[in-house]
Order: sequence, then C-alpha cells, then structure tokens
Amino acid sequence: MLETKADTPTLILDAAEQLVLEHGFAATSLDMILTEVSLTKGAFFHHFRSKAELGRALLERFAERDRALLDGVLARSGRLARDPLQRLFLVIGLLQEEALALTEPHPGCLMASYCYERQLFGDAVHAIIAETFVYWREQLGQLIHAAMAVRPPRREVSAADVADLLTSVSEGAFILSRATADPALLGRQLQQYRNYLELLFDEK
Amino acid sequence: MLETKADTPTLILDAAEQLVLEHGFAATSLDMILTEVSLTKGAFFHHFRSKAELGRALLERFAERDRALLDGVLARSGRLARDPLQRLFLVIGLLQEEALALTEPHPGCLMASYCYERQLFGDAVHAIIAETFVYWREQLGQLIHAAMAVRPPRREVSAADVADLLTSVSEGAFILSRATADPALLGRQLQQYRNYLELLFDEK
Amino acid sequence: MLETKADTPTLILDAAEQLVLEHGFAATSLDMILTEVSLTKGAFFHHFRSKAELGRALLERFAERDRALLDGVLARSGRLARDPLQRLFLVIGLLQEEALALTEPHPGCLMASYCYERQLFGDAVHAIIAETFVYWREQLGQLIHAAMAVRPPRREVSAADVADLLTSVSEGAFILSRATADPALLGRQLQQYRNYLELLFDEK
Amino acid sequence: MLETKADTPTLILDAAEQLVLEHGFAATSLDMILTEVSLTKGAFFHHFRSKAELGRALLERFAERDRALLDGVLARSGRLARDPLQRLFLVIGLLQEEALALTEPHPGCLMASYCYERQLFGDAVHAIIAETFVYWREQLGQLIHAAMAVRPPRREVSAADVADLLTSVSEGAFILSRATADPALLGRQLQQYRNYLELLFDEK
DNA sequence: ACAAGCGGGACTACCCGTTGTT
DNA sequence: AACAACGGGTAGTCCCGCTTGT
Repeated sequence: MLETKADTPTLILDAAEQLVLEHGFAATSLDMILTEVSLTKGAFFHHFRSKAELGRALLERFAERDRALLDGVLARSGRLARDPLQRLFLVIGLLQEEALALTEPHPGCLMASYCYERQLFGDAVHAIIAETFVYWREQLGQLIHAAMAVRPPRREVSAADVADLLTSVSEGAFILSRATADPALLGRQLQQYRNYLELLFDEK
Repeated sequence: MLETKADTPTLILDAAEQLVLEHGFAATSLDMILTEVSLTKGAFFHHFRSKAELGRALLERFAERDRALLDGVLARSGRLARDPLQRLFLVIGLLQEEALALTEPHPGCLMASYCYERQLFGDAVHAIIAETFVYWREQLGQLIHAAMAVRPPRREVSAADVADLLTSVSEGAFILSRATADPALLGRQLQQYRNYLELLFDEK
Repeated sequence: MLETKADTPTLILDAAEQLVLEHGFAATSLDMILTEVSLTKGAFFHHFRSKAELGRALLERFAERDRALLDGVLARSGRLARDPLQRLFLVIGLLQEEALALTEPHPGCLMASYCYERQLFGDAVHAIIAETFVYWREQLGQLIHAAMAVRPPRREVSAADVADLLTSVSEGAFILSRATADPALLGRQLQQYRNYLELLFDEK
Repeated sequence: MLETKADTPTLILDAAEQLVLEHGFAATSLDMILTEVSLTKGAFFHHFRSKAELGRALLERFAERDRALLDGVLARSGRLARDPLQRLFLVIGLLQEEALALTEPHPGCLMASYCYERQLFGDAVHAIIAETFVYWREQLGQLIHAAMAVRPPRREVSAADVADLLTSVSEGAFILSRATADPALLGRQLQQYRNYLELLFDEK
C-alpha cells in the first residue's frame, strides 16, 4: 500500500540514529552503519560529505520530528477542546499514551546524547539543539500561560519554567528508564508532572 | 595544612572526568588526558590496566561521591529537624543551595553520559549506574514515605516515583541547562520540584 | 565568427593541464578536474579510458604544441633572414618577446612536471618527453651548426650542447621564476643565453 | 669506524627523499616509505605529526644541505685563491667535478619537485624554497660582483642574473639529464656556463 | 614511578572506475 | 553524451597498549 521505497540517505539515517543512541556518536563508526544497511563507503560519501555532516543531518531530522510531535499533540488538543486548561491536560495525556505504549525503555533523545559529546560538534549543531528545547518552552509555555489566565495557579510560577519541567522530566526519565531497564518509568514520571499541574490548577 | 598533594591516579581521574563530560568517553583519548596532566602512556598504564578500567574507576568515584552527596544532605537534615516532612524540604533546600551557587551550567552527570554510550560498557558498569539511581530512590523514598505517614498527600502517589522525580528533574535540567547555556536553570527546575512537594503535602 | 565552441575533451584537457601544473599529476583528482568543468565521471570516462590515458593525452598535446612553437619561430626566422646566424638570434628574440609579455610567472612545463613524478608513467610517456627534448636539440642544433659554419665560434662547442642549453635555461627559469614569484625572470635568463651566443659568435 | 647508527627520523627522511624525487610527494605514500625502512605507521606518527610535516622536514634538510654545498665550495675556493675571478672559476670547477662523478642521472632537486606540486604545500614551505634560491643568488652574486670589479665584463650584466643562471642551468640540466637518461649532460651544461663566464671575462 | 619508542589495528576521507538510466 | 549511484581499495591519521630503559 504505502510502498515507501526508502531511499539510501534515509536508510543510512535510520540505521545511524539507532546506533548513535546506543553507542554515542563518536563510537558509531561508518562501518557499523554501512554494514547495517549493506552499503560501502563509496555510497556513503556520495550522499554525505563527511561524518560530521551525517551528524548534523541526523540531528536536524530528529529536531524536526521532535517539533512535529509537539505540533501534533497541540493541534489534536485544539480539535478536542477550546479551554486552554483542558487542552493542557489533553497534551500531557496524549504524551502519556505514547509512553504507556512502550514495551522497552525509550530509545532516548539525540539532543541529550549530543549534549554529552558537546565538543564533537560545532556551533551550528548546538544552535539547533537550543532552538528545539526553546521551541517546546515557548509553544507549551503559551498554552500554560493561557491556562494560568483562565485559572490562577496556586503557586506563583513562570509558564516557561513549568514548560521546561516537562522537558526536564522527560529527558531525565529517558535516562532513568534505560539505566533501570524499566519501560514503564517514563509513564510514571509523566504522571508526576500531570499531578503537579493538577495541584497547581486545583480549584480551591 | 591541607597540603593535599594530589597523587597521580587522582590527577588522571580529575582530568579524565572533566574531559569525558565534554567529549564523551569514546572521544576522550588517553593522549588528551595525558597531555592535560603532562604524563605519558607509561605512567598511565602503570596505574590503570586499560582505558576500560579507567572508565570504571571514573564511574565508581563519581557514584560514591553522588551517594555521599545524598548521605550528606540527609544527615544534615536529620541534625536540623526530626519531622520527616521538614527534613524532606530541608533536603531539597540544601540541594537548591548548591544549584544556586553555580556560575556556569552544571558539568553534568557521568552516569547519564555513560547511558548514552551504553554499548561501550559492560554489565559491571551498568550495575553501578542502576544501583546508584536506586540508592536515591530508596533513601529519599524512605524519607518521603515517612512524610506521607505524617501528612497524607493530596494525590495518591508512590514514594519511589516521587523520589525518582528528583533524579529525573535533575538529570533533565543538567541537559537543558547546558543546551541553553543557562546556569540558573537547574535551580529553577528544582524549585518546581519543591512546588510539587509543597502542593502535595499542602494542608488543604 | 571563429565561434569555436570548445568540445568536451578539450575542456577537460584545458582544466587538467592547469591543475596538473599546480598540483602535480598524482594530486590532481578527476573530481577536481570535473568540478572545474562541471561534468561527472560518466562524461569523463566516455572520452578517456582512464586517468593514465588523460595523462598521456595531456602530454601529447603539450609536446605537439611545444614542437609547434619551435617550428613556428624557426619558420618565421626563415622568412625574415637567410643567414643562419641572423636566424639564430631571431629565434632567441622571438622567444624573448613571449617571455617579456608574461605578467605572472610562466605556468611551467608539463614535461618537467612529469619528470618529477617519473614512476607514475610508463615508457610510452617517457619516450614522448625524451623525443620532444631531442627535437629541440636537433632542430635548433642544425641552425647552430649552420651558424658555426658561417662564423667559427670563439670556443670549441658542440651544437647539441648549445641547443640543450636553451632548454636547460628555460626549464630552470620556469622553476626559479615560480619559486621567487618573479614573472620577468625568464626574460632575463633568456637574455643571458643570448649574451652567451653573442660572445660565442663575436667577430673578434 | 664512523659507526653512524642512524636514528629513526633520519632513516625515514632518507627513504622519503629518494622516493619523493622519483614519485613526487603526493604519490609517495607513507606505506611506501615505511616498508622501505621496516617500520609501522605507529612509529612514523611518533616522530612526525603529519605527512605535511615530513614534507617540511624533508625540504628543510635538503635546503640546508644545498646551502652547505655552496658554502663548502665557496670556502674551498677561498683557501685556493684570493682573486675573485679565479675563485669564481674554482667554484664552477668544483661543481663540475661533482657532476662528472655521476654514473647515473642526477637524482634531482627537491625544491624543483615541490614547485611542480606547489598547491600541496603552505607558505612556510614556499618561503624556504625562495630563500634557498635567493641564497645562491646573493652568495654567488657577491663573488661575481667582486670579479666584475676586478675585470670589467664584455657585456653589461647583472651579477644576480649571472648567479641565477647557474641555478637555472643546473635545474634545467637535472630535468634534461633524467629525461634523456644521460648522466653526463649536467657536466656538459655546466661547461657551457663556464664558457659563458670565460667569454664574459675574456681579456680583450 | 615514569619516559621513549614502537606495533598493530581501526577510522574517516577520498579516489578511480563501473553500471544502469535517461 | 552525460548523470546518479555505487563498489572496492587505499591513504593519512590516530589510538590503545606493550616493551624497554632509567
């Protein structure tokens, strides 16, 4: 049906992403990737100028999908509700749904991985990472801000900080989930985040 | 008095830790470390059997210090208060104090770094990481459990999950703080965690 | 009018010659050449069987032009004078004219370049180089021989050696001119050669 | 007797110089050199930071020896005669002696070789080449200048140009000698240079 | 306890040439 | 006639670890 005949660059990116999340970027050799997709160096360097460029392309694709994920849940929440507070909880709910579907620990976040190999990358890469984190802060922050207008929170908080907290909890849970080999951990941590929001916006 | 003339293994570990947190373990070559401390391979292999052993020693020292940090704040909180609820907020407060003292982004967590280079390490290393995260869950979890006995929380939560949340938020904030080059971010995120606890244990 | 739309092989040869004189043959990759002329491998291998064949074709064209240069000045000198001595000085003069027109150092001689990468080429190429140098020795040597018949030289010299000297001085001046970034050097060295001939054939 | 136990860098330089003069720098692989001296890459990179640095070291040693050759013949000529004109002819004579001793074509000049692979090297290398050629121009030029003071030449010439001519003739003869596989050619060309000087400084 | 030198292997980058297609 | 894609091989670089010596 969806005869998605994957093209070579995509095949390479797919294999690379998975390997990088397991080994780190530096320890992921081109040979490892190319063995995975049954190609040779010649093919690789026809599509990418260097390994560094592969790293950048990998991150760019990841960041785009990451923003698309947020855009998606924001859009869906908008179709299901008008009230910002309801929308906010819908957003968290949709993310929780995905977390609950995991049967093994979340594969992790490429941006976090790159952060722990910071010196390997140039400013262009650092900028993409920062922008993507800030995108969540701003997009989600707007919704939180709107919710705070509808219902004053029980603690004086910054919408940006509360938005960042979702990112923090997620990133931290990715790591913890992997370290303890517990696929359900992410869902439980997102539930804590939901608890926080519920208490924050509790009536009375 | 405290003329602690650092011995060679310690010098190596210090340089290595800083470099690994910036470059990742794979991309940190022995030459880089040894240049930093003005030593040669001969000296290194006299003290460490291999690079892998250095990695293990690095992690062990880090994990010990990490547990010691928790032991320390727990002990101090015990000297300042008896009530578990008060002690819990003291623990968070002491950790916040450290976060507020940062003038540049937190250097990060070696355990998180290793998680994103998982395949480079053996089960012995993975075990240390898991145990250290579980140590926080259990030690802090006990205190939270005691607090919940004193004052029933406004949401039904597991003490372990609430304890894990501190780890998640911290790990996530390390990454976010670095990515956005914002040293104060960690403190603000810990404040969100404190908010959560305050709302959870609010007396109506 | 003479809208000589250069054909592909010529375009390739032109770009290759310039690049080889700057980088040497080994360090001139096909990709470099093809980027220069905006073509791909497919086009190249349609016109040349291999890089080695390009090298041969390059040299052959160069050697032909080199012999044509000598033929040209010899023919022009023959139209301007009958006396071999006069013709000889006319030949040198015409070559000097070209040297004086240079605004940047002479691009160099492909045969000299190949001599310093001798092992890359086969006997066929070596033969072309030797024959071209010998062609100058013989053609110019004949004229010098005739001049010596007309006017006995003040030193007993071999016509072939005196002919070779023009090649030596030129080849050496190409190098010296480049090394010192002095476009006028070639002209000044040819003047020394002319001085030698003048003194050699001085009437007492 | 002179138990000259060659050290590793010297062994490498010796093998490299010979190979570079035959193949050119680009086409001389480290493997070729290291096979010749029975070493491995590990050993090479312990002594040289890169192939480029080898190239520089190679040239520096060559240039030093080249200047030492001139210094040597100038010094010997000074011990054998006082008169600059006599010294000048002694210098040429000593150089001719060396040329006549050759049983196979002169191995060539590294500086000329590098000139035909110009783009491979940086300005530091270009500077060394230019300085070395200029050294001959100045040192030999001084002697020629002194000779011209003693005996006015029969043509108005610049001492520098006459000095350069020796370099030109030599460099050109290296190439011609190789191309025609004629070891005696260099000696015969130097004889032409001597003829030129004799005629230039002829009495009457 | 540490330094110098070196072996052996891995990795990125690049290069030449071929194939299939338009 | 020309291009995109790719295979196979090789070059330069670097890295870990061992040996030998002081």
